[in-house]
Formats: sequence, structure tokens, C-alpha cells
Amino acid sequence: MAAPSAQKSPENPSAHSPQDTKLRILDAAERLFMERGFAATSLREITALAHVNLAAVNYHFGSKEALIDALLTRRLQPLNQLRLDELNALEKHAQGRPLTVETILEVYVGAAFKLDNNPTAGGSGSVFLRLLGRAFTEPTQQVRQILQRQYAAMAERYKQAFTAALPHVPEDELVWRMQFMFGAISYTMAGTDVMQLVATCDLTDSEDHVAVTRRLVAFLAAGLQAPVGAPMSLPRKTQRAK
Amino acid sequence: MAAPSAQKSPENPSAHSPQDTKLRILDAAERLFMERGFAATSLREITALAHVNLAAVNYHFGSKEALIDALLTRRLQPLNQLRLDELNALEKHAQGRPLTVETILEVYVGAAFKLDNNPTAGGSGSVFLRLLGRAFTEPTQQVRQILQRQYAAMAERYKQAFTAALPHVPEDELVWRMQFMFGAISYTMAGTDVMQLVATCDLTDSEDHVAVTRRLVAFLAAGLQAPVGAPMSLPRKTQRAK
DNA sequence: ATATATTTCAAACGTTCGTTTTAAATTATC
DNA sequence: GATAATTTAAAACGAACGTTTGAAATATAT
Repeated sequence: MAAPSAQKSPENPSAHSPQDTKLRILDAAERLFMERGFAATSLREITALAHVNLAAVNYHFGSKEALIDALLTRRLQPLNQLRLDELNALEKHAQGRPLTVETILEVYVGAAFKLDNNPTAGGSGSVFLRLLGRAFTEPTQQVRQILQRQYAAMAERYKQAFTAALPHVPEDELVWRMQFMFGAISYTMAGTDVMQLVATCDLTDSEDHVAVTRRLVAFLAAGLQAPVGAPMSLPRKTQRAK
Repeated sequence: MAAPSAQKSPENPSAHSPQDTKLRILDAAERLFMERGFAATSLREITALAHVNLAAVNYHFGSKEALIDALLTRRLQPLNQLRLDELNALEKHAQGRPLTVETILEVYVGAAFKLDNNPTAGGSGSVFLRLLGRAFTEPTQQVRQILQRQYAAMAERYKQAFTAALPHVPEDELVWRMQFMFGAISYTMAGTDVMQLVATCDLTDSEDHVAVTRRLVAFLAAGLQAPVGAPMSLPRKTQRAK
């Protein structure tokens, strides 16, 4: 049985508290899926990193697909629940007065970073956030369905909050702007610095978290609040439209 | 030899003008990579859709990796070249006066849709744009390198144009906002409507192109022009800042 | 028309994949 | 401490993968 020296790293083969096999698999899979994508990661790589037997995945989860499902759900469910709870709490505290766009955005973006330091992963850092950013562009119907299931209610709730905060923006326009918003956020979370313009900003560093959040919120708030109409034809300054 | 009945669809097995095998493979691969991703698409599926022999891929391109490279380059090179040319032409026409943010954005986004109706693909529609949106979050180092190579110079050129159009935005802030911008654009191009909020907006329809472009440009222009500093604390309306 | 180069084709290569199997080891229950 | 249930383990399954091969077919050049 060996002394339970309690080294929880998935890379440590010796320490193996009983029945944490599922967690070890989830953490290893999370990391490898983030680094290589779902299709390009084999169960053999996952079980090797987790130091468990190959058959353990099919025993504990049933299949590779079911593993992906469990992996996404265990993070997304608490994350989007937190987003709902904090928005509800803020609106309750505001007592009828509409929230500002910045406040809503800060709650939405901030929730991702709050759960990021979750001890569940044993310090897996922002691994899941980067995986999530990529999952949004995943072609497989399975992943798409999981994301839709996990995001539908939350997105509808935030759409409602944005509607109250942006009375001058019609619904169809708001839906598109939320689409743009999700894109900017997901892309930022994924940490794919397209052209190495941003040298090496480590999203794991919590100091960068608040700085990026501030920049992202300012950008998105201005975009969401942009004047509606036909800004295509305005020759120069569009600032004072409407 | 059969009568050259000139049916160019990759799905037609009968018509097979000599030496268009490479094009048939590229078009079929483009579509399947878009629908299922790079890793999840096999060469057998590609050659079956293209109605060519399995070995043709390795004969004409060398490997699956080289096929991906050729596939991305044949679209990205003209696209980003067009973006550069049109921006240069506009600045030349402006004769020293700085361009507006909207103008720059319209050129950048519009170029993608211009080349989209390219007859090269035999009417493949917006297949590549959706593939491109996903390629930006691709984990493989190979794809990352291709994108960096194709985007580096163009992004630097646009950064310069934005700097002139946004004198009040410091460089590090601009780099981040361009990052957000690329995210929103890529995500929109990928056509992944996260939560089916947008019912079924077909990006192939050219009428939607201009509408989406107008919305996207308005959103991004406002975001790029957002007031800098500490917008976190502003309580309500940020509209009339600066 | 003959010779040369290029392209196509069917078949097979060795490897790796997700999954299953069967037995051994471990844990829980009485 | 014996019995039952759960978990781990090594090995193998068939299928699908990217790639290679060598001969047949086609195009090109002389």
C-alpha cells in the first residue's frame, strides 16, 4: 500500500490513493486535449500521463466520447452556474436599477478566472480555459451539443441582462454583438496569440488576469454600446451617431 | 478520354480533365477539414470525395501535412496580399490624412468575402473561411506556424494603420485590442453559433455578408476606439468619454 | 511511331487506434 | 477471516490510419 505520502501530481507514479483513478484520468486528459486537441490525443497517451491502466478509461467512463463529456461537464457546470448566481445576486442587490454593461461583463469574464484556481484539478492552472476556447470551434457534433446544453440557459439570462443595460440596441443586433463578444472572449481564453505580437503573456499569472480582464471588458463594453444604425457610410467620426 | 463535358464538381466521377487531380484533392480536403477538422479527416475520405486514388495525395503533395500546408497557403496568400494591397491603395488615396478605424476594418473584413466568391474552388462558397476560423485555434504546431507566417507581415501593417487612426491608444493596449478583434472576426467566420441564438444565418448568402460586415465593423470600431485608462470604475454611461 | 516521362491504380505495408476480454488484485461486507 | 463486489492489469481484438510499392495507363517529346 505504501505510505500515503500524498503527492497528488498526476505525473507521480508512486503515490496512488485508491479510487482517484477517475480524477487522474480527467486531469491528464484535460491537459493533453488542450495541448493536442480531442481527435489527436489517444487514450494511451492519457493513461500513460495519468499512470493508470489503458482499460481504466473504458471501465470508468465507458468510451472516449463519454470521457470528453464528463471532462467538459465537470468544469462548465460550476462555471456557468457561478455566472448565473453572481448575476442574480448583483441584480438583486441593484434593486431594479439596471446593471451597467461593464458590471455584467466583469461578472462573466471574472467567473472564469475565479474557478480557475480550483483545487479540483490539483493546480492545473488555466488548462481548462484554453481547452474551452478551442472547444468552441470544435467541429464534432458531440462537443457542439455539450456546449449548447451548458451555455443555452446562461446565455439567455445574460442576453436579458444586456437588454436591460442596452435599451437602445435592438434584439437582433444584440444577439450578433454577443456573438462577437463570445468570439473575443473564447479566443482570448484559448491563448492563441496569432502572430506573436503579444510576446508571451502567461494567462496563468493572476496579475495578468485582472489586467487582461480590464482591457477585455473595456473593449467589449464599447463594442456592445456602439451606436446602432448605418455606420458604414459615415465618413469620419462616428462617435456621436444616434 | 471521354468528351470534356466540363462538369467541375468534385462529386462528379465521370468528368476528369487531366491533371486537375491536385485541385480536386484540395477542394475536397478543404470541405472535409472544415466539416470534421484536420486530425479527424482521413486521406481515404478526401480521395473518395475527390474521386481520385488514395495514393494521389502522397504523390502530388508528399504527405498529409504537406497537403494541409498547400491548402492553407493557396487561400491565405492571396487573401492577405489583397488586404495589404487595398490598405496601401487607400492610404495612398488619402494622401497623408489618417484613415478611419471603420475604413480599415471594412477593408480587412471585406477582403475575406471578396475572395470568397473565387472561381478557383468551383463555387466552394465560404468553406475556407469557416475552416480558417477553426484553424486559428488549432493546437498543432504545424498549423500555428503556417498562420504566423501568413499573418505576421499583414498584422504588423494593420497595426501601423490602426496606430495612425487611434493616436490616443498606446501600443500595448492596441495589441490587445487587435487580439480581441481577431478573435471576434475568426469566431464569426467560423460560423459557430454557440447557443443557436442566431437561428440559422447562412454566411454563404451574400446579402448576409454585407449585413454581418456592417455589424461587425461597428462593434469592432467601437471597441478599438474605447477610452483607455481605468474604465473599471465608471459607474454608468461611458459613451461620451473623451 | 517509338521512347521517355508522368500520372493513375490496386494492393499491401507496418503502426496505431478504441475497445474488449479474462484473470488477478484490491476493497468492502458480513 | 471468508465472501462478494469492485477495481486493476496484461494481452489481444478487429478496424482504420498514413504511407509505400510496382505495375499499368496515360501523356509528352522526339
